[in-house]
Amino acid sequence: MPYLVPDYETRGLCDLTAAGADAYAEDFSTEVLCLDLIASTGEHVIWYPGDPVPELWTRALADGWMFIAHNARFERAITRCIMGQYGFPDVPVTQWHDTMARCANLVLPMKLEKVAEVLGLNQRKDMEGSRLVKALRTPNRRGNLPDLTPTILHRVGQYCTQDTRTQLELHQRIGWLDPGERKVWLLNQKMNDRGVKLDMPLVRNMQRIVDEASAPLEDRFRELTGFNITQGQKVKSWMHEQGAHLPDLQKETVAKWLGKDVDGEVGEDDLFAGKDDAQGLIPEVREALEIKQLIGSSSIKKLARMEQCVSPDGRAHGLLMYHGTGPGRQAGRLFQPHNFPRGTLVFDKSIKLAQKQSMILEALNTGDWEYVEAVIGPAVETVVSSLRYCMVAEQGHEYVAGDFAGIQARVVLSIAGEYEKTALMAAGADVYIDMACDIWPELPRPNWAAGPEVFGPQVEAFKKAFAEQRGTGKNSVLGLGFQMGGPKFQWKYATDRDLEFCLRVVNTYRKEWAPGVPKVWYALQDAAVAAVWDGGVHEAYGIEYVMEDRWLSARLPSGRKMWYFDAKPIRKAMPWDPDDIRRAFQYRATKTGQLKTIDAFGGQLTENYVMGIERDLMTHAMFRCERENLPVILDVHDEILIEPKSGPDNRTLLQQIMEDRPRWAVDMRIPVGVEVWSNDRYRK
DNA sequence: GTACTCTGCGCC
DNA sequence: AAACGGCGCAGAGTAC
Repeated sequence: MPYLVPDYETRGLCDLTAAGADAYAEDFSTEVLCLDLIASTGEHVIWYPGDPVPELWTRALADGWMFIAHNARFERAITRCIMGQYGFPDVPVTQWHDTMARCANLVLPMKLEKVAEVLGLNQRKDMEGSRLVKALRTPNRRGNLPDLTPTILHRVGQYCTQDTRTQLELHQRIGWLDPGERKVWLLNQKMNDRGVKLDMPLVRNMQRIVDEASAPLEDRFRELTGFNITQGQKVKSWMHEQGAHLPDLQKETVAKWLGKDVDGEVGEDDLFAGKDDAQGLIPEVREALEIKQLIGSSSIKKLARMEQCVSPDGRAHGLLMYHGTGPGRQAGRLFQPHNFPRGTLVFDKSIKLAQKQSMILEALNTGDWEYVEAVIGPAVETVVSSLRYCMVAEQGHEYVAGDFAGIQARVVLSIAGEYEKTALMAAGADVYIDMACDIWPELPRPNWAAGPEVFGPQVEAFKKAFAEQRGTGKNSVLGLGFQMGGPKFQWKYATDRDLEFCLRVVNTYRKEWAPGVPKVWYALQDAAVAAVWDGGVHEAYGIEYVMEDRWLSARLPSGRKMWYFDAKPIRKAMPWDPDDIRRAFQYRATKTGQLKTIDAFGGQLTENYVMGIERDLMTHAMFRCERENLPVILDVHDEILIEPKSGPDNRTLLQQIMEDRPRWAVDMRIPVGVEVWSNDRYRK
């Protein structure tokens, strides 16, 4: 079957990157400059506004050709919102294919010019034309866009044609998504099409509260330090001059120097090493730090972003990127629904969750920051803690969410065959306490074998008496599964402990608590290195590595593949002995927009494997939700959010769906536990 | 101005 | 015997 590559050039007053393709295409000012069509048959048409609908478009549509674009969401949005007025029939999502999605799937750079360069394509993006189109989008001093003369339009058309040629060659080089991944991409499009309803009056009231409450504090901060609160480096230097030698201005550091813990509670004893430092703070530094703590959160920027990207239908679309990470998780875009702060507001325990929510919302909806401070708490903190409430279910619908409890630890332990530990987790035992008891044998280990009636109270007592030790156990279980060593553990979780202690914790995890896990690291590393070196198929612990073209592929138990681009054999000295040279491999992946060479190692391969499995469990459950008529609108790595019609059975149904494992997960003996809640708004 | 890098922040 | 988790966005700083 032939296919068609369409590409639009457009311009408008709306900021495309800020608003996203959907809101941009819906904006009144957005106009199409031209449309270039290249077909796999060799046919080529360039269309300008006013021309009749090209016969190629209608024929391709009618004959069921695929429409292929790089970031098809943009072409889909423009076609739907603007081209109708020129008589173009819309193209159903099932007839679109996205080369950018295939790039994401293969972990290639996603910018067209980058990927063309990396793959050594003959066709390249026309960078001069790109700059011209950018200039055409920039208003002059009077706020008008440049005139479109026939000469300029012709040049735009040339640029556009070069883009379609490049996209065509790119597609010919990288091919289609596998059928399974195509289904995932279609689900991604469906979720982005649905979008998320935003409570815009609330967003605006929150914005007003933030603006009015922060302005005096920002002024005061400038008065104290001479700098804006956002000028981290300069503020840090100023503090050093004042004798306060903070290593950085991170939230936790600031809290420690103020002698408080991160939740704002004053520390009771010497748990916090920074407490002594706090004694020496001069009042100006102390006040500046307190202001930083009050209004330093950047999450409130989500409010402005919501305002920019909300569509006329009251919903934000295009929040999720298909396969945004190596192992295939979706990535959050625009206002980033994946990192909403969890609330920090502490209420009296007698106040129920729903009551707390309505009290907060009522206060925020006054838009009056002083009122919020009078009845709830610090205004900006209240807003930050309530950002999730901006996402709200449609009238007559509700939000139901389910998350896989402790899934990462369960998966890594299942892979390693540590079934005693997974059985503990499945039985509801607190494995963080279990780990703590391995680190400190003198602690009272709850009697797991005796059942929840017995160990339940023991767990509660333990949490009260040994909260810090349980915290260390938790960090160990969650952090040490992927080869983190003593120094890193100390730096990340235990700066107030000595290295010897941290090495002991690491050793306890590797030798006593989960001795099967290190074996997985070494086996995966050996298998992957062998695959890169000899080109054969090498399997370990249910994952199968083999070179395909320039990629090392890793076949997961679900049958899906993860890809490592440009995998190359290298020889490497071991960190403990420069003379011990061994076979290893490296690959390339994009980090913050740059292609970086990465040395593979067992812990990381294991982590990728675990995340890959989690992702497959998630998509399995999301497909089931769709089949059961539970519309999925968001997923956050181990959490699924649906927006069904309100009803008494939604929670049970979602829980059943998520707990119903695919065959391969049953075979791997991965225990799955799901916690669900429902509410009219998003929350944690 | 524009592109890029770095740090910080928040989540999983 | 054995190390580096992932992501996007905002803002500042730097180089051109």
